[in-house]
Formats: sequence, C-alpha cells, structure tokens
Amino acid sequence: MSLAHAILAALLECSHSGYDLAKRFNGSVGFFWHASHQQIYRELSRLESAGHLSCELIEQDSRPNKKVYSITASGRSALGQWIGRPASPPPIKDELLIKVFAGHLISKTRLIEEIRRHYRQHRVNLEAYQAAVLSYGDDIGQLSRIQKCEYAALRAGVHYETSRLHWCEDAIQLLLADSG
Amino acid sequence: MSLAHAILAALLECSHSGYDLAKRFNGSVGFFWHASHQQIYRELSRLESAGHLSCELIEQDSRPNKKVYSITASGRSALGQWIGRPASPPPIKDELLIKVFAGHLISKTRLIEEIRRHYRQHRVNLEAYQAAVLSYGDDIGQLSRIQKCEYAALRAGVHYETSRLHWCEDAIQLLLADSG
DNA sequence: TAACCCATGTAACCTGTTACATGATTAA
DNA sequence: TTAATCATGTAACAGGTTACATGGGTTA
Repeated sequence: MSLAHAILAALLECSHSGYDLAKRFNGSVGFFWHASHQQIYRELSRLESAGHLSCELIEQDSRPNKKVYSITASGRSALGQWIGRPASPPPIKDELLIKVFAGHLISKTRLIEEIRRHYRQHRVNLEAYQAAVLSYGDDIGQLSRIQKCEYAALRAGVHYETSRLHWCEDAIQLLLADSG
Repeated sequence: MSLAHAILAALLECSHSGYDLAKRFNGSVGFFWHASHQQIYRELSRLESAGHLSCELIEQDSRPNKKVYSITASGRSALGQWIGRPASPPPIKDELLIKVFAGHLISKTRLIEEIRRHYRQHRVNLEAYQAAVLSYGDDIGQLSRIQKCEYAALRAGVHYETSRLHWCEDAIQLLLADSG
C-alpha cells in the first residue's frame, strides 16, 4: 500500500505524469521510497480507478502525448487517514551486512574493498541529501508547516547516510586490525 | 537471491531446522535480513534441490518430527562467490518518512506522537543490538576473523538505531517549534 | 480450558524486477 | 549516426505477505 501513498504524497504539491513521477522518485519522495516506472504506471491506473486521482490527457506535437495525474479530494483524505495510522519501522534488509557477517569466506582485502565501494556511494548520497537540505535555506524557524515536514523527512537521509559512513570507517578499521 | 544467501550464512555455524531458522531470523542473521517462516520453508526446499543444502529427518516422540538442514560444500562455495560480487546499497524505503513528508495533513500532536512511538521502538532495537555486541566481550582485538566479521556486521545495527534515535529527537524538536 | 509452543506446510494474493516493445525528437 | 530523452505500456517471473490448516504437548 505504501507505493500508492507515496505517489499521492508526491502529487500533493503539483500534478505530474507517470514519466515525471518516475523521475521524481529519484528525488523528493524518492529519497524515502523507490519504485520503477512499471510499478508507477500500474499504481497510477489503480489510483485513478479508485477515484483517488484524476487524469488529463495532454496532446503534444513533436513529443509523445502524456497523461497528467492530479490528486482528488478523495485521494487527499485517503492519504490523511493512512498517515494517521501507526506504522512499524522497516526491518533492516541489507545485502552488505550478510556479506560482512559471512565475510571470512573471502579475502580480507576484497571484503574491505567492497566496504570502501559502499563508503564512496554513501558519500555521494549524503551530498545529495545535504544539497536538498540546503535548498530550504538558513532560517529553519521561518519555514511553513509544510516545508518543515518536508525538511524533517529529508534530515533522516542525512542522519542515515552519515551513520553509514561512520560504520564503514569502523568496520574497515576493525577488519584491518586482523592478522589473517 | 539474498534470502537464499542469508539462509546459507545462517547455516554456516551450525545446522538448523526451518523452524529454528525462522526464529533465528529474529536474531543473528535476522538483524540484517528478515523473512517469514513460509518464505524460509520455500527457500529451504529450493536450496536442497539445488544441492546447496542437505537435509536429515529427525524423528521425535512427543514433538513433531523435524528436518535439519546443513550447508554442503557446494552451498559454501556458492555463498563465497555471492559474497565476492559487488552489491548496491539498498534504497531507503520507510513509511514513516513518507508520513512525515506529508505530515501537514494531520495534526502536529498526532504526528509527533507517532514519531515518539518510533523513538521508543528504536530504543528497544538498540538495546538488542548492544546486548549482542556486548556478548563478544571487551577485547575485540582478540576475536577470531570469523567473530570480527560478525561483530562488524552487528555494529551496523548499533549505528543505524542510534542515528534513528537522533533523527527522531531532531524531528520532534523541529516540529514542536512550529506555531501551527 | 484456554492459550501458547513445536513443526511443517499450502494457496491466494500483492509487490517488485527484468525484459521487451514502440517511435519520434534532439544533442554529441 | 549513435545515443539519449520523452512517454507509455505489456508480460513473465521472483520475492514477500496474509490467511489457512494440522495436531500433540505444555504452561497458566
């Protein structure tokens, strides 16, 4: 159900086509939820038949036509109700940790190199979150309630990526100290 | 594919039944990967037909019989190869963050109460990770390579839960400061 | 006597991934 | 002229969830 609600949340600010959403799912809402374009198109049809979205066909020359979806009153209220229901924190599901856990099956060098790869990736992610956070300006106190909510959610990304970076450093140090 | 490898990793130390594994997926490997018993039974059959596991039927009085699975040489080598292949960090997928992102649709009080609920949950999780970490003793330098790998993986849980707790505090403060 | 533990599974369903398909326009 | 961008989708499959089913033994 979460994808449906992530889409509704993404359409709160303004209307989008499926193609736009697929791209936005690499930024904004995409910082918290990921989906492929196939999933998004499937879900958009469902949400439209459920009456949570309305759809307008935009005919274009020199470009394929597109369907622009907007959230309806019913969609807003469904989203509000869902937000009000308690969620449980997602369990950790992380390939790398299984690999480290059973990491003695490969050489120390290769294991550490893999962790370093992740380190670099997390540094890139962190920069993206930080750039997004900075776009809200210096004076957080002045933000509207809507903006404060968005900002608070974004901060989670900064926290997460930072903790990952620290863990990578820790793990590398720990494994390097081994004689084997 | 990850579930299969998580199971293989869990069976490295010693053999288990499906029932045992389902429970262990709440501890040890379960700190990094989650699966229901239905998934586990399905995957165990597959791994056995692939030759990565062998199975022994243990007949019991006063208890249902059980099937105890052990990793085979082929299973070990498949696991080793998988560990050697690069993985990409999992994208964040977190209901709570969507809810906070669109949190202006419900009252400030309710949103903050929900974040507090998560705070309490993460504190419980953190204690579990810390207890597991402590079981490795004080002198980390003395651990075997196998233990160091397990320990390093566990530390990720401590990092993660701690960063979550900090974020919850941040987010609550930020939202409380709002007049709305 | 009710609820939980042990222990295994099936079936239906929903979610997510991979591969395939089309076809014009635009930038390198 | 090659590749990328825009824009939508279908089909097959793999992964994950929920509900159901069984049945003896143990604990409250």
